[in-house]
Amino acid sequence: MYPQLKLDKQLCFRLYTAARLITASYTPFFKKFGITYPQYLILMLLWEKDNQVVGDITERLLLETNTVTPILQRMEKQGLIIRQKSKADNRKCIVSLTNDGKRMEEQIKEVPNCLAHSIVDDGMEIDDLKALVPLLDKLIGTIGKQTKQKE
Amino acid sequence: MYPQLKLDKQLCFRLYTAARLITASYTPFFKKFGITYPQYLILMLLWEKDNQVVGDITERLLLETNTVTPILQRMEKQGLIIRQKSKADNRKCIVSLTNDGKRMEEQIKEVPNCLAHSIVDDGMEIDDLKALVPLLDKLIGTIGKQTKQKE
DNA sequence: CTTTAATATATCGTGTGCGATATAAAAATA
DNA sequence: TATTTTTATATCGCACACGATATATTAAAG
Repeated sequence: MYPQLKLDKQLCFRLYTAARLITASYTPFFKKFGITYPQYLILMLLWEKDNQVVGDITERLLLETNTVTPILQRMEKQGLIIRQKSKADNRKCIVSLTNDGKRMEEQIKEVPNCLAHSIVDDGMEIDDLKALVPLLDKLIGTIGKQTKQKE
Repeated sequence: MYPQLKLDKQLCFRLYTAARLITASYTPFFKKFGITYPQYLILMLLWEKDNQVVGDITERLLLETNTVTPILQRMEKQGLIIRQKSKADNRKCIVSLTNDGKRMEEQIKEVPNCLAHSIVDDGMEIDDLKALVPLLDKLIGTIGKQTKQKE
């Protein structure tokens, strides 16, 4: 009836599906490390810069503590990170890599390139992948701006 | 260390974030109807064509029954749909809209346009939104192909 | 200095996603 | 027809997302 209610018209459904499928394509690579995609995101942040507080992580990932804290707890239980209260400000919680967490970087570093290649091999053109980046950044920036306005 | 492990380099993180943020921007509109985004997707399919079997829905949404069945059970409990076994093939489960489910179409039809306008108003250009569609379709098609190969 | 407000993180409940497995019915095969 | 295989859906367990709320600590105001 209403064309705007057709699934095939919806940008949102495409984003939802693309995100699910590409995350799923990471999963087999992570399986032998016993980590998940969101855990991988946090590890990447810590490989970039160790000893970050929870707030730094939630800010970069655009997630709330009610999502990140439980993930950090699982990662701590697995021995990938440790969490300790900041002495300067006892409210803050500093997240640090363990040696196990540090070692994983070396083993995982080829995964993103490997996946990109397999997508290109299966027919997606590199230029199209590259074209997505600024468009998604613009979209994320715009919606992020809306979210902040409402606060 | 490894540039491919920087968060800012990753297409996947952008898709993950964009999907989350845009879905979140739908949520306030759905709140007064008591539905969620995935439930909205299923309603759209049924508004397009009523009385579909579970398999039709999983195929269109690229989801498995282990995700869709619980959603359908919740929707049935809320009185939006009913589920009944097919007499022709007793394995199949036919999903049909209730009158409440049908009535919701009229009330929700403006939501997608409304959201698109608000994103454009906040600085995202229509051409950029339109440009995303074929790129995402290509990506989804490519990754979907990979997924099928492994079966 | 005490009270109040703001900040940082954690907890709880609900609804997905998804791997693994189970169940039941229909189709294919022996 | 009896047996095996395939198909369609459901169940179970775990890990997110996220709204709502709680707790503890620091900063600001009176």
